[in-house]
Amino acid sequence: MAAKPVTLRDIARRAGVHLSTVSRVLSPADRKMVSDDVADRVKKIAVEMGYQANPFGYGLRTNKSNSIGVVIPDLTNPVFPPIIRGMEHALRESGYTAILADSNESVDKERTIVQHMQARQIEGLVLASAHRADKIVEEALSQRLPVVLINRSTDDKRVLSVTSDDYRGAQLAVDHLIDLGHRKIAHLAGPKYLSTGNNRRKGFLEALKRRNFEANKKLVVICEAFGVEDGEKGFKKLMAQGEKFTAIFAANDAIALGCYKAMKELGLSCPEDVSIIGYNDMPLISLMHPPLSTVRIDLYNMGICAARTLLSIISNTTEPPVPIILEPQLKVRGSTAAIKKKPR
Amino acid sequence: MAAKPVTLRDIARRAGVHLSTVSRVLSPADRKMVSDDVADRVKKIAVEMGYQANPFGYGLRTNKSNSIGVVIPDLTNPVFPPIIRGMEHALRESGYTAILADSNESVDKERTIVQHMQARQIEGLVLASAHRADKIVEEALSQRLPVVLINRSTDDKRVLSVTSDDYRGAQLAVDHLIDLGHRKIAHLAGPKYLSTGNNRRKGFLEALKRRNFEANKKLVVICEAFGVEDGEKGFKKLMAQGEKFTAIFAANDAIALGCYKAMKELGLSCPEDVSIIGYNDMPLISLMHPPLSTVRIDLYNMGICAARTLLSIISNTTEPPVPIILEPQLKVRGSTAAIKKKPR
DNA sequence: CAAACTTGGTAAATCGATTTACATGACAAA
DNA sequence: TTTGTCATGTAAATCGATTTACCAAGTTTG
Repeated sequence: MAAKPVTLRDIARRAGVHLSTVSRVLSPADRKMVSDDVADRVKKIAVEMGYQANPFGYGLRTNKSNSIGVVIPDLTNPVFPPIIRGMEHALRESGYTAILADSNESVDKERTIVQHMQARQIEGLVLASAHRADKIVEEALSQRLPVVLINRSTDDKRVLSVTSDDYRGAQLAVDHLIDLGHRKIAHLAGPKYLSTGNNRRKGFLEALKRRNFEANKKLVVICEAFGVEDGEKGFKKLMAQGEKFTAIFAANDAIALGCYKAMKELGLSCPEDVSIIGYNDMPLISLMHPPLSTVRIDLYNMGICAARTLLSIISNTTEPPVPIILEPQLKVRGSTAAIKKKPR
Repeated sequence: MAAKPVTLRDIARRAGVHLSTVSRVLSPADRKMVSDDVADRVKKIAVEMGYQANPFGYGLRTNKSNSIGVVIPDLTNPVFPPIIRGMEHALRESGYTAILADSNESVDKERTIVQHMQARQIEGLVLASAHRADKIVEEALSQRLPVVLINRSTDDKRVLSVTSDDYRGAQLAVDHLIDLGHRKIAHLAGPKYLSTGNNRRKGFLEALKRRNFEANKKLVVICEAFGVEDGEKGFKKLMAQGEKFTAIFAANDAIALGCYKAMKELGLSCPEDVSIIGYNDMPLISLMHPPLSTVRIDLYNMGICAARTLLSIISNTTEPPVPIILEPQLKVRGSTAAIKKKPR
């Protein structure tokens, strides 16, 4: 059954015109070079025959692949799927395709991936894996490969990014905890070399100051990574210090989950003993016990914005795009409660 | 900086040989047509110049894209990311790339996606979205497009698939519940038109029979889909019937989570009032409260197997591959407990 | 010794598209 | 009448690879 694909030549033969005429009819830019009646006839035949341009021929001539690369540091982190969905949605609208890869938080692997993608002639790159100082981003830019960062940004602000307002988000979380009466608030921060980790930590400190509380440095523990086990370790470290606290702002939901796990192990309960608030509002997190209070960011929209930004750099028709900072939103659930007893 | 890419012609010029000689040196099949000393020199130059074959030229001539399509019904379902990772891993080894798309459980969207992928000259298709009677699979096969199904299979057993042994898995779950003393066991089944839903339901019935219990038909409720909300509805329906039960085998983890949600709403607790066991052992599920007992399947490995199977059809060198059925494994956690009081 | 193979390479066709250069006819202006 | 535009097409080059056809030596063989 496998009918062989229709080429421009086939259409030309059937329409009784030259192949290049067909090409013109079908490419919007050159459409006007051909009279309407011929164009209509050709178009009709093309549709009838089910013509679809061969991407190899097209790509060879134009050097356009209509595809972009997307690098995710950990696909099993539920934060990313909604972002990917959003990107896919926006890309599809423009006829672009995403080539997705999971770098497993490894810089080496990421480099390999990006090289491989470039060999595939991607027209741009979306990175959800950027460090604040990122060699790979630099390299890509020096090769004039359009790049958009997502969720995490670099210190070099010339690189376009779509992020949430991490300062603002941290402030929402802290204000919420303070309003509940908490005074000894700890922070399990993400790594300093990631913008998310760094900004939320700074936002945390600033938010305290703004409410005229001073931060207790011992209550800020920096986790090695953004995983559940990192949160677990972080919580235990916090406990081991003996410094009292009644609430925790976790740098992301996974770290918050780690706290849940550690607390269970230590026989503590949330929010009775400690209130916890996370960040991201990832899927299923509301089903945890207790349902996690968190700072929500619109992940799907983040994906859409990133894709659109990248496409706009690639097409280069509109004015140069600007970084996008999405507004986070407080999501109060069951893991944060008004302080009851005196701090442990 | 953007140095323009090296072509065969560039290498040929530098090596003082003809371009086609270079092509031969670089393609393993024709390598032997060239003397060793010339080959070595050419290879060295190719490496020095950082040659990477242009996929458009290659594809145009050979009709090979080195890419396959992967369709997922719902990327935000944590079951899929590990599978995707596994596939990616296996594909990378062979220089293949996955083009991923999320069909959102919509057949129409899936059709569009597959067409789009075919226009991109994919060499094969992995579908995680197959129905037991699946038009799209049929169409693909009639066009001689290699297809491998994952997780779900079709009734047409000529289609290759990588699945878990759903019968066996159901039996593991049921045996576990029976061993805990449960006699009134309900099943929240998945849709009949999906192999997973159907086989697990049949496995459930058979497992009961094997232990000489007869199934109470009212205790088998078929959910509309595999989502959390479907499980929630299913549980409520079960309760509304008034028929007593002390345990539930949920057709997947999401449905089990739906039960958690409904039970919380109704003021019931697990496992005290009802034991629940799920299926899949998806990421994070062990962190739920209580940690969900479930039937574990090796998702990562499933991805690897699917990719390898597809590649082997595509290369067509080895003997034709066979369907793979992975052995599931019982994972006992906190959501199942020995029966205590008399059934409600 | 000449015919027939091997060996190791070159030349050119090909894949399917875009795009530059050119040809033709119609019509207007000089 | 001649020249110049304009409108519409055609012809051919090109992108980067693979692959078929061929060629020139050198080696074997009848």
